[in-house]
Amino acid sequence: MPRPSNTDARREQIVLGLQRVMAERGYEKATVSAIAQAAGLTPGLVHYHFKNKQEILLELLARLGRVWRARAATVDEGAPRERLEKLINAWLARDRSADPGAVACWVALGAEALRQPQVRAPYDEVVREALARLEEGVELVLEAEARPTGECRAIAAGLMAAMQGYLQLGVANPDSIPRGSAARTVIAMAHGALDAQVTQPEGRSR
Amino acid sequence: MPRPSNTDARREQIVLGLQRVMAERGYEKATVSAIAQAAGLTPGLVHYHFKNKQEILLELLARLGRVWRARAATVDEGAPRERLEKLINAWLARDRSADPGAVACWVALGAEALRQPQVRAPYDEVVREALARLEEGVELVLEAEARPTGECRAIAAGLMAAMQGYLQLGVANPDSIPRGSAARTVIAMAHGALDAQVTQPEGRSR
Amino acid sequence: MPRPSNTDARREQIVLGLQRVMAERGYEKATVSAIAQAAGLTPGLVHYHFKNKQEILLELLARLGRVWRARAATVDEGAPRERLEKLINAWLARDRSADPGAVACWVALGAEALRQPQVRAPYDEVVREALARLEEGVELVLEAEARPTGECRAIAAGLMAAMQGYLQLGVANPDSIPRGSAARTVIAMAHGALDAQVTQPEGRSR
Amino acid sequence: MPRPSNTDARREQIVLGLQRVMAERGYEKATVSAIAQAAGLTPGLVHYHFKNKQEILLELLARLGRVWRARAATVDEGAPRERLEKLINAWLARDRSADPGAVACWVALGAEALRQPQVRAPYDEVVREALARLEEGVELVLEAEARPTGECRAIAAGLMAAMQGYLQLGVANPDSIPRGSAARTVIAMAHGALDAQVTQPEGRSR
DNA sequence: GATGAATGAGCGTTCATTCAT
DNA sequence: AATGAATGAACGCTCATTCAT
Repeated sequence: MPRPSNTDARREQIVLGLQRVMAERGYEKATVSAIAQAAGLTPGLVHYHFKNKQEILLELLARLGRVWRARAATVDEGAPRERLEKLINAWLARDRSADPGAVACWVALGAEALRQPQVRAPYDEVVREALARLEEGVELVLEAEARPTGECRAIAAGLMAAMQGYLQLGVANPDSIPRGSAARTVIAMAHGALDAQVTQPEGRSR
Repeated sequence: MPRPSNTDARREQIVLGLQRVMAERGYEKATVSAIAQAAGLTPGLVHYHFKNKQEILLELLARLGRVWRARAATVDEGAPRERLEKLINAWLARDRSADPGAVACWVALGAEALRQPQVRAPYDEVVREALARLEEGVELVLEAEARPTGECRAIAAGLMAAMQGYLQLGVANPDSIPRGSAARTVIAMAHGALDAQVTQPEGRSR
Repeated sequence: MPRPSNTDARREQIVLGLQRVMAERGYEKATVSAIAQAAGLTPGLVHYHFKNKQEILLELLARLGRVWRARAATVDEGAPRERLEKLINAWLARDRSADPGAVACWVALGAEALRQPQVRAPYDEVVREALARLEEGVELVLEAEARPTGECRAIAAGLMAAMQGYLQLGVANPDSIPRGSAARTVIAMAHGALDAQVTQPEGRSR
Repeated sequence: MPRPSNTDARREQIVLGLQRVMAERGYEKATVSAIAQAAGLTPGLVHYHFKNKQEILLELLARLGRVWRARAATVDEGAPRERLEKLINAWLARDRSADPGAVACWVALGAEALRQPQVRAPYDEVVREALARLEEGVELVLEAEARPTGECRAIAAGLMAAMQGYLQLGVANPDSIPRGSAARTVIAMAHGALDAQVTQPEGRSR
């Protein structure tokens, strides 16, 4: 007559505990005790449900990946430029489900991915996937408008960089961003970069 | 006949030690021992020259700030759009003096600034200064071309975000950025955002 | 089915460990390692049960305070002079429960109280309480014998000083005190000081 | 052509530096740096003039011993009871040469003597000498008054204890001592204890 | 499943002491 | 005589992890 397993619920609790603590202290200072406390549990129990601290981080990363993916999945119709705009909005919209903590966490995760190879791999995976969707969106526009597509990877990377940069800037220096301008500005920059793709004999494509 | 002071040289050594270690392990894992070892010194000596670990970080931050500032200071002539391009190049050029480590460090510092108020203040100062120069550059262009300047802060923030994002992306996922495309793409996005500033009765200024 | 808590017992163990070590080395040299070893525990565990080293000291101080208080509480009957004698005996009797270590510790605590405000407060509290009881005892005698009570605070302070001094002398130079003479001598001095309180026109009350 | 030696002056400076620092921090926290700073010197120089930290302490102790001895030496005339009073005054007078720091230092030294055998020996020596003079003074009184001298060692110890206790109480709880009452009260207690020495068949000598 | 006591490695920091100059 | 850089051994403390209950 074993107790009914509640592992899934507990793991969820713990992951959210890490998210909360990590958002305000970073990963290194998110002690197992603090995570447990934020989750309303005890430290020992954390290690009953997770092999170690890193595993919690990996699950949090997977979770955030799923969130971004779900958002991006809603973007699948409309005119090419419109779709690209929606994709950008999906990353930068501060209005929706996004805990404020989730964004801070994502930024912190970026820093952590630099150091821990095991974190880096899945983090890269999310970034790569986002990049791929952006590139696809960019390519679609360029093809639809009969423009050269040679820069489409570079443009996608530029948009990704701008979005990641906005997330970080928003966490670190929120005052520096005029309210509500983030998505709008990235979209403006996107259009500008797309419009610059014209077939030129002398071939200068900025 | 005292031994001649070598404090300045030692402090420099130690700061560079932190830069090296921090670039590959992050601040938390850059133990004083590791810093000392990287500098070819003993841990005790590190604390002889610095009050504590954070003070080394602050000196490193000040150092990086000086580097960016020096680069930006070289940009002071040319046509408005050209000056803005140079400003962007000053942040993103990977070719010059920039240790590879310095960029990784700057990214890690951004994460650290989120947690330590004493780091945040000078970090913000550098970012604010860069933003101010960008805004000034953007405004100059818009005025020279008789365009509305209402979005110039938003555009500056967008460029800053893109540049910071490129630094991070470059450290974390270098393969995702087509070689040499970073500055070029930000410049393209900048021109696009600038060109979008037109006086329109129906007023859509992206 | 958690493991039953043994915190109280462990804290007791640790406090006694400090008492033992401190009695022979003083507080500064009572390292957490040494305390743990004296208690048969590991250093980590000490910090599991106490926030820091000072907290152990405070608990030890509270403990000693309780001991003195309990001793003094037994003195509550008899003729006034007799009660005062008993009070003195309560401080100076070496025969009873007093670990030899407890006295040495009390002396060391006196030195520590001078430097650490957080120790000073509760230490002073114990001293003040003892002084109050002495003063009360002295006043009772003087009133019962229709003597002037103006000097009763001074006499109480003198007795307190003598008792504290005996404790210290006993720890530092035990040979200088004829065996068993401490309480007896303080009592003799008390009687002398009390007898000196007489109403005199020319009013010199030594 | 060596530099003229200034060792004696320097040692004096350093010892006084220790006295100042020790009075307010205790011996353990009187770092060599702090001592040097208080003396207006550098840490290295301290070790040039003293083999180690303990040696400074020993010299300070010797110094204080000389001060007490000098004071006691002035007491050499008058009636027996008067001489005893003067002896007590020599220890407790707060008015004269006594730095406030010297008393605090003496108290701290008492604590240190408990732990360091090398300090204990000379400390004991001072205490023993003071005791001897007190005993001599007490004996003189008792003999002059044809009282039994059996208790003279105990009385001397009692006076010593009271005086030491007053010093400590004065440093730790100055408010508990009515202003100016210390010497007066010890003198009263002394007279009381002396008066109690009477030849009694039933032999109760308190 | 759950608790919290227990461990041990490692951290930042302090400091008496030494030594080249 | 004097300086202050340099060392190395400790110290108090933190924390991920283990484990008996």
